[in-house]
Amino acid sequence: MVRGLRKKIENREILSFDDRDKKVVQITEKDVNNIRIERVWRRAKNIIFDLENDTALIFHLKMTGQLIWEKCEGEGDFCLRNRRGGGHPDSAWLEKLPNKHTRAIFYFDDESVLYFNDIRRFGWIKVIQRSKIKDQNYGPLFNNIGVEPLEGELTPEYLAEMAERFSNRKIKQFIMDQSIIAGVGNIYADESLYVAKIAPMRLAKDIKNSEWLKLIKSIREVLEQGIKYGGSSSENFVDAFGKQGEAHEHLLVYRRTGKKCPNNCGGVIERTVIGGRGTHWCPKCQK
DNA sequence: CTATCTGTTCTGAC
DNA sequence: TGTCAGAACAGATA
Repeated sequence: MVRGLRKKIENREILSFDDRDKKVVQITEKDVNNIRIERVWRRAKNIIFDLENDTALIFHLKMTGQLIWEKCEGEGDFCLRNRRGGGHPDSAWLEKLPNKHTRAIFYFDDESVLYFNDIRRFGWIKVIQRSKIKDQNYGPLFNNIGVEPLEGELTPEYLAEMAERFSNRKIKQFIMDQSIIAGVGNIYADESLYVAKIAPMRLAKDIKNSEWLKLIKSIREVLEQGIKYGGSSSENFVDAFGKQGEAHEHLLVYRRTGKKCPNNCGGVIERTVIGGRGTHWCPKCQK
């Protein structure tokens, strides 16, 4: 999402802004009007727009948030072809915006528009002082966020050490803890444990060094896959005018309860609950 | 109709 | 300090 948005809105000036939900939208017009976006980036699941002054906008999409950018260019007001963005994959991508779940709208100086939609209203937009997030751990706002999985900081040694500290944790809860690894959510936790052939209810402290190595590789693999099919495919998703064909088509175990294990091990995908979250796995090949 | 689920994370009680 | 249930909220599905 960030990679796609960056190309479209970096260096654009925000001309005006609509607030459609005071709970979700915790910024005002004067935080954004007539201010240029300098940089679009991400830390864990926070999306950050650095503005040209000393502030930044922080977005969190939680479960059902979406950021959809569009530019109509003379196509009238029903212009689905030129959309970018990401988040919750529902029919809003194929429909006219704004809709009833649109919580904020940004209007840019090139006549493009950015919609922040969120069905459940868990998501939010805040403004902060940039100087507070510049330093080491990106400041107090992000001070409890762990290592980025796609960077070198994620090592078997680091994970083994953390696993000692949280000795009661199951491996699935462990890799989903944002203060340990940043950005692995419920889907990619199930997927990466499946690829690494590790049962989700195992205790983190019992994971062996060779398994940590495999798990790190698997986490990176499923995230890259998600970026490939989910991140950039919101464009395809819209262009195709069909509802299918996104990252979820490539999932191996998530929400595939009762289906044959794609490994052809003869096992059947089971669902259980770990840490309050639905967990999908193959009891035959995940040990 | 009821019950259960959800691409998340914070809080307060123990 | 670590763990756990519950909460915030709206809708889809069985």
